[in-house]
Amino acid sequence: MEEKFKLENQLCFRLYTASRLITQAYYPILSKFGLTYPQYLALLVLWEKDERPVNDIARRLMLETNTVTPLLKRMEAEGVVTRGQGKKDARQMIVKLTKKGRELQKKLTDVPETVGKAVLCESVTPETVPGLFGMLDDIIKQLKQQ
Amino acid sequence: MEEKFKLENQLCFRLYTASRLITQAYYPILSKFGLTYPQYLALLVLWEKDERPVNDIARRLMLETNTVTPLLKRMEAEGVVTRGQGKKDARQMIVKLTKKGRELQKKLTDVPETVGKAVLCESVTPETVPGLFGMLDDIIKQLKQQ
DNA sequence: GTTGTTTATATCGTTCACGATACAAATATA
DNA sequence: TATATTTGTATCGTGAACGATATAAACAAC
Repeated sequence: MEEKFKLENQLCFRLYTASRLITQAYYPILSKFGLTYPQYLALLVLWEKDERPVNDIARRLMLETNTVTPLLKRMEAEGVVTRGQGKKDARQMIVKLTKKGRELQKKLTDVPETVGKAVLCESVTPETVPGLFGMLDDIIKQLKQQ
Repeated sequence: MEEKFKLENQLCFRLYTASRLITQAYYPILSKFGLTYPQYLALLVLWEKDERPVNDIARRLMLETNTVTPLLKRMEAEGVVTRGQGKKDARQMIVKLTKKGRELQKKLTDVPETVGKAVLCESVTPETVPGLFGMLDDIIKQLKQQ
């Protein structure tokens, strides 16, 4: 078996597994509020700036609209957001937080810290995290422009 | 907007995005051979050691059998593996590479290097990758034991 | 203004992930 | 040897991701 094909030598497998496991770490908290992790991401984006077109949210999350549209529809069904046609541009679907959606921010106030703490370990500390962020950002930037 | 809720401060979002984008980088190559990225991972595991039960493959990939079973069935339908009842333990489903499955290794010989090169950038180099691997491994280990 | 192109969103089909659950074989216990 | 428990795999339902495609509004060129 060649080295290059070993699972231990794959960056992608590590990213894929780390991503899956950390996403799982969110679920015990998020599911109490009927949210999934991608829906939580959409909330982060909307808390940042409300009343955005679908396109805007998709771009921020680096996802396609065919992923984001059904996600937002499920959030609408849950009463977390409303979706209405844009006035300036009738093609745009403007997504807006409901009262419930805004109030979720207070209810989820402990989530970032809880998950943040769960990840801390020997080589991942407040000191080393910026370096990790930098590398991941570089990878994302590199892959985006291809 | 509080700092802790900003997308820029989320480790998970970075891992999620980096994982998605690097997985996408595999597709132009893998799709030529009718493979998806998770199927490629299953092949890596089988090339490492052939004739393994489903459970063994799932554990190696840190996935549940309810994810791996349908994946292997699709690979069986593609003629890449066979699945047969174990002799020692009739509950086990032994997965075995076909000739086509074994030969794919030669055909995909350039894949690890191609994808590896696509990721290289300022902060991710042969020198810094081991450090990144270490941090991701620590995160995975940390989250696994919770 | 008619025609052509771009843009914003949505629909459809396929493949993952994964919780919940089912079921039969294997093993342990009484 | 019956009965209970564990183990290995599979089934089902839901929610992503994403390529391909559709549709309508906006915009451009003529």
